[in-house]
Amino acid sequence: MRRTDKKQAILDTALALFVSQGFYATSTASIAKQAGVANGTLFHHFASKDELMNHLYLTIKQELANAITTHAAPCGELELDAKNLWNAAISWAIENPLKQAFFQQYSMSPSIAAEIKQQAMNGILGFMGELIYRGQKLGLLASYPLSLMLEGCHGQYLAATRYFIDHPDKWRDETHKQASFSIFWNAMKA
Amino acid sequence: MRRTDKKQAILDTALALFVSQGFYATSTASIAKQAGVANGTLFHHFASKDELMNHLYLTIKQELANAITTHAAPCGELELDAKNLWNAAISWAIENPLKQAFFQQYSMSPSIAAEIKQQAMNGILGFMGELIYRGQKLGLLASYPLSLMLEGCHGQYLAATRYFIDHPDKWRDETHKQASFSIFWNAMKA
Amino acid sequence: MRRTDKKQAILDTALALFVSQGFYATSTASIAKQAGVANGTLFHHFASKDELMNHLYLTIKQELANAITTHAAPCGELELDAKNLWNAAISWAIENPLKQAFFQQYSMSPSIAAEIKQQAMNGILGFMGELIYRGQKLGLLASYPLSLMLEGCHGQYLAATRYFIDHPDKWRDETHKQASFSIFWNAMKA
Amino acid sequence: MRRTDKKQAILDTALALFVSQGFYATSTASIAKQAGVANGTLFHHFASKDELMNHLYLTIKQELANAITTHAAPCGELELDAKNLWNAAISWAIENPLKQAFFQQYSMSPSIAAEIKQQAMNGILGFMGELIYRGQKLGLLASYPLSLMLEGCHGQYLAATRYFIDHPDKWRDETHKQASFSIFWNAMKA
DNA sequence: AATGAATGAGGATTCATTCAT
DNA sequence: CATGAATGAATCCTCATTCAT
Repeated sequence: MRRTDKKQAILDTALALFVSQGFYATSTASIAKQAGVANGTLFHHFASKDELMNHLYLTIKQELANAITTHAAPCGELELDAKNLWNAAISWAIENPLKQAFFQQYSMSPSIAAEIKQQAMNGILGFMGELIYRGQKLGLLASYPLSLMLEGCHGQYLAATRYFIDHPDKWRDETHKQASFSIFWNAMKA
Repeated sequence: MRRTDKKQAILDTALALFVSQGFYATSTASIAKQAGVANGTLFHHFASKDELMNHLYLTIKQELANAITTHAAPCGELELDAKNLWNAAISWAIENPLKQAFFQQYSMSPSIAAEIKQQAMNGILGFMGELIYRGQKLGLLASYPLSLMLEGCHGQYLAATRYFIDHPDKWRDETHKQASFSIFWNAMKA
Repeated sequence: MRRTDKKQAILDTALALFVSQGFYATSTASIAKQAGVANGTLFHHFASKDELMNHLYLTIKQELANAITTHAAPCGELELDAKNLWNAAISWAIENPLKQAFFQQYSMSPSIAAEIKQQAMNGILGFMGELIYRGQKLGLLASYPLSLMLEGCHGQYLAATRYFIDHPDKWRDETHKQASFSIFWNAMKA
Repeated sequence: MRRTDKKQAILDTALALFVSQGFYATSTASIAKQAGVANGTLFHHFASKDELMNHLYLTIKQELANAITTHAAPCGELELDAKNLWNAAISWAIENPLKQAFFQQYSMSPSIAAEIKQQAMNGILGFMGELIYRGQKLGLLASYPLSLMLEGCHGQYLAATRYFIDHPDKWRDETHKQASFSIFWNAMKA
């Protein structure tokens, strides 16, 4: 087993257990045991259980950001850009149900410090803010306060993924796919 | 101090602490202490910490439901009904920021058993489900799957209250008030 | 077993174990076990291992102070007062070898916070300082700085008790008793 | 960096940390880190944390012995010999406050095995024992038991250095210097 | 109903030490 | 010589819950 493998094993196991049992119901000992490493090894790589959680959160948010920027290169046409972005984000969630469930549970939970969430928000949803700003400049999107709209987007995203995770087959149905985007888009349209 | 006063003190304190520190970070001992009662008294009124939490959750959800039915009697005109419902719900949230924050945190958290959440959900979203169903029948609302739309509504509601709690003065501004409803309504419009 | 008995059992056991094994080598679990109480009971009475230690230190220092003030009422004649004080202090140490050993080990150790030591020093050795001050005023004691002389007294006391604990029979021998006082007194004499 | 440099860095750092934080509160990891060496390097040079401590103790005691024999060659006149010895010992302590503090803390502590302390004690107090023996033979010193007097000397030494470390300027003041010796000497005088 | 001392299982974290590189 | 990842036993402390008063 290579060295980075142990760290990764800890992260993978922690993700699975945090999602299935919750942060507080998951002991660091159980993570270590299921990851096949010694108890102390977890603390060799992460200073505390909280730091492990934060690392997980930031890493996964970054993964989502990468998935989006990779699969949804902006073409300039606003609504198309938004749709590609939306589809990429939801696709990622469906392909990574564990990570999606992780966000679902911890996006609003106090298990992750507010500053960590803020940090992720700014870094990741940066392009979303930009897209909205552009849309408002062009008069295509409603001129509501930016942070209200961002909160709305985030909420819509969580709601939509919750739905599609519960009904995975619907995502392959073009009608439903389109429906979810329409709800998202109409909410913001001018 | 009347006998129900102690029970109420426990509930009030628990609400405040659960919101500010989280469920797991709040010990029953700290609730008792801050409520000014003995350690064991808490367990006279509630069989367990979980039961206290559930009681809190159901009680508060009921309060919200009451606030809505009181202030938003349906008149038949769909959009007006929806707007009244929306305003009543958000007003309640702003007048009860602690309880609103409580929902924000615990609506998706594993600290409350799924069945309890389901139970509460049905009571509140009953209104909404009915309204959507009616709107679809009339061709005023988009014919997306009901549960997708309900998820969307819930997400919008949480997002909007999050925003107005952070910017309480905006709720007194008719423009922003209208904006939040438009986002909500346009998302569903046919 | 009465309630205060458990707290006392913990204190007694802690004293014995701290002396025989040292502070760090003594686990809170072993104290609880040997005291016949549950693990958590220790922390019900003392917030932490450190607080237990401090409580022990201050309590015992107070006991010594009580023993001295009880058995050595000042008569006004300086050297006689000093001798009575010295004898009372050493007698106490010999009658309480465990507590004496405790001071021997922890008077200079970092296991007890400096402020706690200071607090004890001021409260307990107060009358010693007064006696020295009086002696200097009368021209009977050397006019060295007070804190130098107090340090000296403390050192002499620890040294003498160390000797008499190792040779308990010598304390009953009037010659040695007198000798120890002479060393102590001559050191300070004008 | 020469090879002995790392060993020395470890010793220097250990001394500083043991004094400022205590033996048990200082982890081997923190020593290594602050010394700028790897975790395992410490254990290349010292088989265990205890061995490192013993090494430190014996080395420093030897240094003190060397300082005394170098600066205080006996001339035959008893009081002068004693004064030279006293001055040399205190001077060394003042010039090496860290090492002095180290003795202060660990001379009585269980962190160092009794046999190690005994071993060191003999080396240093050998001078003193001889001097006292000689003084008693000549009738210049009181005929108290030797070990009582040695304990007294040790106590005086620790007390005096404690004082002068806290008030370093006083050591340059001839009056105080003389005072400290007088306390020491009068205690033993016939 | 109210109390608060007592419980003991459980959990996060530390740390001296080892060993393969 | 030097490294630093890995270990796992040991430890302090927390906390929901019970029960005699």
